[in-house]
Amino acid sequence: MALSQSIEDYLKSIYEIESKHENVTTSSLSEKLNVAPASVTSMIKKLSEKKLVTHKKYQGVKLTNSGLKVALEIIRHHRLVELYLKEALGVPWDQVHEEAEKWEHVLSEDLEDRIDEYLGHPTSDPHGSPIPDRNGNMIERDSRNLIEVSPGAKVIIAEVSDHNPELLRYFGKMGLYPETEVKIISIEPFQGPITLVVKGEEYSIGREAAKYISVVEADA
Amino acid sequence: MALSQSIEDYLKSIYEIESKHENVTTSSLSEKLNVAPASVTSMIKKLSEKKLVTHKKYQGVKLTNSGLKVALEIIRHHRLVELYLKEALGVPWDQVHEEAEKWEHVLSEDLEDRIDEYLGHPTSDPHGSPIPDRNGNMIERDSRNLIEVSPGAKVIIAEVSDHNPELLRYFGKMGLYPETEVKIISIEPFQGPITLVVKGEEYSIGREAAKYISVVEADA
DNA sequence: ATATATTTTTAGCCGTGTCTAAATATTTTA
DNA sequence: TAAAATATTTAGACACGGCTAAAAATATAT
Ligand SMILES: [Mn+2]
Ligand SMILES: [Mn+2]
Ligand SMILES: [Mn+2]
Ligand SMILES: [Mn+2]
Repeated sequence: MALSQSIEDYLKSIYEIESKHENVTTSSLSEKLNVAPASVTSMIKKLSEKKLVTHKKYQGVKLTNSGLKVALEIIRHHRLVELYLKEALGVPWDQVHEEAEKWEHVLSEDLEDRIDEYLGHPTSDPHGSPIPDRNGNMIERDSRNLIEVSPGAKVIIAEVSDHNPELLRYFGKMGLYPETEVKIISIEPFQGPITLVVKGEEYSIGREAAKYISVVEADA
Repeated sequence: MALSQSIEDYLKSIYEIESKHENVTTSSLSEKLNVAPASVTSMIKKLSEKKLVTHKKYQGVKLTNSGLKVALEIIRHHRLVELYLKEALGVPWDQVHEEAEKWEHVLSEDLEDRIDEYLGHPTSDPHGSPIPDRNGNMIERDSRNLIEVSPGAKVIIAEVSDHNPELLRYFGKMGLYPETEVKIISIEPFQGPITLVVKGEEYSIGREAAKYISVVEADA
């Protein structure tokens, strides 16, 4: 009763949309997965029959417990693989996501355990995303978007979006990695740039880029 | 123009049958791939259209240069991954094949290079099979089957079949690994057992098992 | 050489996951 | 609150890679 790669990808996407506290609509999935809305509808029907999601027509879907379990399993694979590729084989952080997209579906439980062991049971991936443990538990942090921080504050980068390699290389050049402390100097109005200091260097970055960084309070 | 996993598997199987100097028939592929003969015929048609094999009706298939290139590419992936899993993650040699069957299809060229580098450009996998280099070249050894060796001779294990985990564990218990020297004591007639000495220990193994071991001459 | 057995191909079907176009439901706007 | 815009579902098609059953070609045996 193994699930197809397609089903796994849908469940993962549903989880990711849910965790942004957004309603999981046909169109949001259509956009995220790059498939036509009609295709999403037919897949939703299948997921619903398999009791992986609940669905009220025209109302969007929600993961069931069983669907959530699968989603977290795949996300665990994805994030473990990302970190493993970086640590063990030196794959740059802007490339690990693409590799993990493929590997996450073919990782055996045994290999998952070996990788987890090798990495010392890590709790976050190269982009700062939490890695669920085998039971699906992960560390929740109280993070907010970089653009919501008050000028003058010191914060620590919690997580950056892993989907755009070019953006990641841009962040990398400035040292904007998870766990790095940054001081916000100013946030210009009218969608203006954010000026910040990273490791003694000052940078100005646009709102578009900053949106993809989330932060937590700096250690006391 | 990426090829499907199915196509890759067919090409790999065709290569493997060809390299046993056997005609690649519909039924041999059917058996190897565990699909109905009719399915093989329809896939052969597709491979033929894509110029990956040549086919004369009722006569079997042969890889074209382009088909051979793909087959060797996948076999390189498979064998590199097998060795990598053993070396880097300690996966036992009876389990690496199954993992590699899945990973071989999702390995990027970049990762292939990194793994190759990590392993120091290896030339054979954990079962003794040669690993093609990036150009498809590999070291050919003049090996023969263990059951063809004359009693009294010392030989070195070249290669063991990687398809049966149980068999591999059985071999492993006796230390029958590639590059190991064995001395053949006797080969009983009427499909009788082969008695041999491995690292000072004497064992008797059946013909069925011995068939899956190939050997080369011991170093002078 | 002919009958029989085996192998291969053809024909037709099915499940999966996608698509486009059209119908229908919901949401927004006026 | 009715019309317009948008979102979702339905209908019907298609490529892929399987399947079974039947037909045709090849190989084997008498
Ligand atoms: Mn797992
Ligand atoms: Mn990631
Ligand atoms: Mn193998
Ligand atoms: Mn390759």
